[in-house]
Amino acid sequence: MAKNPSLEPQSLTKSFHEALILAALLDGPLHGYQLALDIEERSAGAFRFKHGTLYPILHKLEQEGRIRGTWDPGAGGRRRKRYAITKQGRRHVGELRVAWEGFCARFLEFLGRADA
Amino acid sequence: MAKNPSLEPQSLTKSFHEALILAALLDGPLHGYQLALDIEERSAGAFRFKHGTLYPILHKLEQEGRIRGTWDPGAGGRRRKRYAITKQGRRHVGELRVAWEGFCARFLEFLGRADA
DNA sequence: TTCTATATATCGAGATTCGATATATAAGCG
DNA sequence: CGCTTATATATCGAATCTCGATATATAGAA
Repeated sequence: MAKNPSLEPQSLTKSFHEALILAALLDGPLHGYQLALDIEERSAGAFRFKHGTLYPILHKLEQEGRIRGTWDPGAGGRRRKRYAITKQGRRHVGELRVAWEGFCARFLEFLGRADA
Repeated sequence: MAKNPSLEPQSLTKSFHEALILAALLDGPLHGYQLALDIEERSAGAFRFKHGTLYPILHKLEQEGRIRGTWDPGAGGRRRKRYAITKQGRRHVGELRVAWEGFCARFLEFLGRADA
């Protein structure tokens, strides 16, 4: 019943990371390593993922049903896991965007009015 | 030489909390308890401080010279510590605002273009 | 063959948030 | 006066999270 989705302070970074991953996957499936490169490139280097951070989050998102991972039957070769966003993940990233839009607007207003 | 101040992901919440406190003090000194009420009121309840979070941050900001705390010689009564923002703190909150403006713009754009 | 890039995974140190707890005074109320 | 609530500050510990380091393994380039 959360009519006005809000960000919990304690999880700002976590929510930021999740939104980044889910948003990147909206354009189509990617595997982890590629996803990190993609996010870095699309943000012109502003947003970067350490892989020690990335993989655990990927696993958690998969557990929660927001993404679905399938191992590439890649020519008997190097194993790669392809992650696709689920319907539930799509809904979630929409909620995250609304929450972040609200947060940013309110926070910047709070910071701005002080010396305006 | 950070020409383009950026937010470290690991400290999004920390930076958020610091900015909130420093911005609130730009209007004049407050003591801790009042500060928490003030921030909650000014943000219409959107931003709230748990005092288990507030006081340690206040101490750290004081150590770093961003705020100055002086004990109220309050009529022999209940001890209250009055916090005032320093020149360094003023500079810092300015930097934080620039960093957050950049972060919000880039992040919302990243989230937005996906389904646009 | 040797080195680098691709690709995934996990551990542990360090940091951070926050609920709980403690202490103490002021104020309101019957 | 005694009781309760609000004001006011402080710290501890559990739980969580990030990230550097480390491990493993293959593909491709030099």
